Amino acid sequence: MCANLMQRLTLEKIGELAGVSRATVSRVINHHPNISSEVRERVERIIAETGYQPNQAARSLASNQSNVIGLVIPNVVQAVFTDPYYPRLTQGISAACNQLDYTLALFLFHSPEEEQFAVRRFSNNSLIDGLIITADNHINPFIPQLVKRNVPFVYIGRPETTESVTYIDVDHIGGSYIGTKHLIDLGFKRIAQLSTKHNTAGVDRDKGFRQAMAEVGYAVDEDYVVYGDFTERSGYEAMQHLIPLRPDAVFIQSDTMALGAMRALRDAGLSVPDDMAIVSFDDLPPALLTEPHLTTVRQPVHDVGMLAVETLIERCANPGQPPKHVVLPTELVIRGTCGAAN
Amino acid sequence: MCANLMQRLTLEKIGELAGVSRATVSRVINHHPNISSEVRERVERIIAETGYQPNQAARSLASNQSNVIGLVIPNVVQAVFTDPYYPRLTQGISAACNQLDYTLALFLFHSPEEEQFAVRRFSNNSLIDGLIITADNHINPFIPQLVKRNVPFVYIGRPETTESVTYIDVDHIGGSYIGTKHLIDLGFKRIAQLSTKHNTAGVDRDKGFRQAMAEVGYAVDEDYVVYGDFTERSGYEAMQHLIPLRPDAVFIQSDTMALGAMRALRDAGLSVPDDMAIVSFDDLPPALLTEPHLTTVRQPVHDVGMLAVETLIERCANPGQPPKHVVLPTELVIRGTCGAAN
DNA sequence: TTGCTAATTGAGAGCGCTCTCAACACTTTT
DNA sequence: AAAAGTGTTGAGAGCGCTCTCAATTAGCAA
Repeated sequence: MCANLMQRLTLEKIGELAGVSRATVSRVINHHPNISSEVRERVERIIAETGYQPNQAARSLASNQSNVIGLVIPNVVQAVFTDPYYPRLTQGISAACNQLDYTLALFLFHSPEEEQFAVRRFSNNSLIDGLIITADNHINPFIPQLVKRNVPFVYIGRPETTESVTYIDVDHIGGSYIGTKHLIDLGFKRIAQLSTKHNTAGVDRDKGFRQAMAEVGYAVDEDYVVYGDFTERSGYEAMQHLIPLRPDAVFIQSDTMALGAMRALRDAGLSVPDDMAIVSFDDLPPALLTEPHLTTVRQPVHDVGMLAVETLIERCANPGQPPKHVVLPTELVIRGTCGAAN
Repeated sequence: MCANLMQRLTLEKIGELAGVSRATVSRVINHHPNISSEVRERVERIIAETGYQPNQAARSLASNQSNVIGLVIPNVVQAVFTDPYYPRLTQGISAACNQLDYTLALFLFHSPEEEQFAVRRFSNNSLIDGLIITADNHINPFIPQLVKRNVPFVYIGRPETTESVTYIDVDHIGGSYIGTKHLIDLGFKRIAQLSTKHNTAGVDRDKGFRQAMAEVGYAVDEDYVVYGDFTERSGYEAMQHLIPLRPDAVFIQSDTMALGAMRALRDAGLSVPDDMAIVSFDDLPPALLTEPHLTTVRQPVHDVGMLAVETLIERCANPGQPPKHVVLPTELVIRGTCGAAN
């Protein structure tokens, strides 16, 4: 029997074939209790034989839930290409969706107009049960609008106003604290930082760096703090500014920027860690692309994604709940660039 | 009026407010002809004032079309992280979806079981109108199953069996031909290749290289052909094998591998293009990360994504159509690594 | 005026599912 | 043996939309 000639299967038809009512088939599919095992098996057999798949649209309409969640990534143009962070995050989110039998809708926005247009579609629409938002920087009007329109969402990172927003973040402050502390403990004195001002993660990492420095009474010379924007190129350029000052170590806020920084050092004929030690942040694949490999603060990007999905689904099920804030710990991964191996 | 207290808006209610029937409101929303402009304006005003959004689930159920398309990326684990190709492609696809008012569902699979499980959900499901498939390598059982289950799809790349499959591909053969030809024209004699066997793109690029070489009567010494797997690391290692043979130029099948290859050359104290000229393939962001920048064959990844969406939507509208095959042209981008600038 | 066509609108029947409610068949309790 | 409880099933009313079909009105020629 050819698929295209085959008439569409419905609950009704499956019921007919199994000699039960539509309602009973529905119960079997949704794993309701109180079905005689005899009937359950019969129905399940028919379903398996026919390859029946319930119609999602009808399900959504009747139950007012779609089992689809959206992932929103604004300002892609910059971010997605320069850093392996987003692919990694997306993978974690996707894995959790597959596991929990949810479908992932991806929304990449390239302009404020697209954002504006999309936000309307998210409400009262029944396409999307909820959203995972990754807004890499500062205030965007998205969040308040979602709150107003009552769209359940989980924010990845630390939002401007933490009240009333559920978010999953990584302990950036603690992470850069242990990264910097590691350099201090190794005896380095003139410790620079390759920082960024582009998002709250950057701001927090800066804070952790200063905390560690302050704790041991090292003054932070602002000339020793240079800024990039998470790209390889910006790391390269920032390091070029740093080289003449001859710090003996530098804490770099991302692996990708560390890649660029090491390129600059190599071009200047300097060796890592002998001429300058490096600790960076992320532990994404690029960390293994340098020689020696990067000593870096691992952030659990994959776990953040998984957790975001789980949290979102939970919130969709219990809309009344107070906002939840999760901050995941980081971990120092010691490799070659800090000189600790010597 | 608070959003959560606000009663759900329906066509019926909008009709009531505008003093027309549900059917008329539906007509206005779907831009049917034969609506008096007076009624149209009145209805549109009410819709704008109330912020009404049609319920997608009900729409899908009634019209049997969801305006959602799926993007399938198997074997993510490897591919997504090592190459900026997928993010770029995804961006193109997303842009087209936004423009055409479609929603993009992302399916990343990590295991054959997940694939198998998902393929069932795609059929007779009404969640997905059609699929864009990126299968980076060889035969997978996915395609025949989709054909059998009558799910409209567009394949990105060149599938094993081109019959009955609509695909969008890039002219890999022609691209590597012009890339190689460029090296030949510049007078290089001992031209090596950093190739891959991982997918049809690799096989095709290999073919183009050999075509160009054969055309001018250069024999291809198989020692001069080394293989990688599209990763930076594999480019590094492959180049290490090549260096002792001292070719004067090398055609490299991807920018990412070229990145690794240039790292190997630098570590060996060799300079590009003086000691070895390089032409690569892709023209993705990494092409500008090397010094000098990569001379490379640009493939229109973004356009492939856009075109895939348009083609898919067209096929969904006309299911009877014969399969369509599109092969997009490439373009040589001359920068520093080929030595042509000197 | 009458008759005809064309434009505009409404009524109503689904789309395939979920979920409540009632019915029925058994047990168990009194 | 009657009453009450428990487990299992079916009937039927929606969910909010689309789309066909018929009704109404308007426009125009005869």
